Amino acid sequence: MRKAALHKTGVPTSLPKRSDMVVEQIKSWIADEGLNPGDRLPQEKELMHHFGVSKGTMREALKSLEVQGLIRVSTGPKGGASVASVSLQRSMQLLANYFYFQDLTLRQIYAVRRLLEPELAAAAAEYLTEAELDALEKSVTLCSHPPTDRDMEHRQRLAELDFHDILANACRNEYLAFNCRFMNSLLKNCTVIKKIYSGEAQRASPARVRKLAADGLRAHLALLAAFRARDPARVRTLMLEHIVEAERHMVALEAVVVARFMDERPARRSAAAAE
Amino acid sequence: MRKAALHKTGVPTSLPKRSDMVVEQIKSWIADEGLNPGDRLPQEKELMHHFGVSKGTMREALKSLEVQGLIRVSTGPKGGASVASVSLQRSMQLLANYFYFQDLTLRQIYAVRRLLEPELAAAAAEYLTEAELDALEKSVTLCSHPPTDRDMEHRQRLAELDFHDILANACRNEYLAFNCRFMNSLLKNCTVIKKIYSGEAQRASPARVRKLAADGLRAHLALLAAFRARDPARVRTLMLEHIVEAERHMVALEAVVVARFMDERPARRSAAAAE
DNA sequence: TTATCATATTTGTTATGATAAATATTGACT
DNA sequence: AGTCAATATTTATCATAACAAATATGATAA
Repeated sequence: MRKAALHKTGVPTSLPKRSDMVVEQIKSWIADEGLNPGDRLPQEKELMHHFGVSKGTMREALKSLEVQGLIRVSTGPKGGASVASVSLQRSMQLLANYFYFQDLTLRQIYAVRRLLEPELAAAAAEYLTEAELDALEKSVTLCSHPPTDRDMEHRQRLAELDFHDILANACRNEYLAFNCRFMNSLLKNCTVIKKIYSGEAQRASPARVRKLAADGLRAHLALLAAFRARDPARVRTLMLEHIVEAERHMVALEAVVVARFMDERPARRSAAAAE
Repeated sequence: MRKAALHKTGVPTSLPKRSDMVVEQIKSWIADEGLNPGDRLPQEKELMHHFGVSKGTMREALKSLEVQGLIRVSTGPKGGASVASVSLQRSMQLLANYFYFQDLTLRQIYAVRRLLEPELAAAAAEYLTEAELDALEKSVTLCSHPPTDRDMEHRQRLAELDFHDILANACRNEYLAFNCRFMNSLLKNCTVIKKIYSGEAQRASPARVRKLAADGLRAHLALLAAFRARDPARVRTLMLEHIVEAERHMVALEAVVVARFMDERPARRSAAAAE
């Protein structure tokens, strides 16, 4: 049924798979029609008929679109495929796959973080709502008590990163925000943080772990004050110092990072992190 | 066969689909066994048997992994699924899907580009090989002749972005490099560049288009000299000026950007762009 | 030796039909 | 009016069978 490919030439000239062609057609259909999230696509049976493909092929195509986050499919009456806006979680997970084989180091991530996070914070200073300021304060409060066990220690490290996620939520530049959120997510999944959870970090270098926490707390308190004062310049300075300091501690604790695929589900979040 | 979900609660508690569970199992299998790109997975039939799923479900699972870029599947003897390192192109395309619904503006992208690209260039200055310097020069040469038609004009704009891609190739920080490459790719697909191809930009604002090209050429020439001199500080300064200037011209030409999905295949590249 | 062809293997696609699970709707009952 | 249960709809999965297409390998011929 499918047209034969030219072999002989070294270049792989094989036709794309049928399901992939259907995927591309549906994608351009979504783009051309300007469909919005929530808009429904025809149901499976109609799609099969429309593209002249079998059930299996159609299901593969829908699966592809689902993995890409472009559609959701649901069962039941009024069910079927509907356009979805690609979720943040999904995008971050797919992107994390890329870096799985790249052996990123903390230094490399922080080289970018040092550049972006101060700018994000300065931008957020302008737009933070009272609710978000309160959320920041909650994160700080959670970190202000000495941890009673490893699990609490771990939750405090994650809450620290939630602090930064809140800033991203307040930032109006979605592109900048995404980049910062993604780095937070990388750090939440990095080996240093996991070692804190397993207790390995405390055993290896308890003083360093304490200092990481103490310095982080101090920096976040100072930042919170600057946010309340709506002082972008000061925020920028404080954040840069904070990041540089955090990098020093983290690098000291562990140089290699991202040794696992990112979890499908979002990492456990403290109560302070509002979406 | 599948366990019933608790309905009643508002939260969707439905079990993940069978194919998705298989996907997760294979992913952790890859991670746990430390499989490397090229390593082969069992073939379809064995996998079906191993996970106790039907052909359709197994194919959906493999499709998912294929879309994520984690495996390649091939037909024929010795065929089947093998681990793949997620390709740059694939990651960028998946990430671009996320921004499709976000209505990014050139300003937002350039706010990040202004921060990262000078750092990338400074880092590249240290590592650029002779071959890469020559490639940079080729890109500059291509842009140094006045364009004879719209197609050439368009190719020149793309070659300008190839210049930046080459810098990313030379940079040892894969994380920084990816971010810069992705922005280049966003810009290659943005409406301003496409309007140049369609001739719309020239009709609307021919002087601005000419100035964009002339300023870009001048900046790249200066940068090339600084690269040859291995002068990171000067490179950083020049690049910042270049980006700020480019942003001014681009924003003037068009405020809204990224109105289409990114192409499946890499954008047409000039000869100067070596991978 | 090199080029070409035949073959076996494995995925890709089609086809069909049946059962299970999720869910919106409807209607009965309180 | 509101709660609950039956129902209908639609996807999710399973099972099976057959043919098409791609490709590595080995055999054959120039």
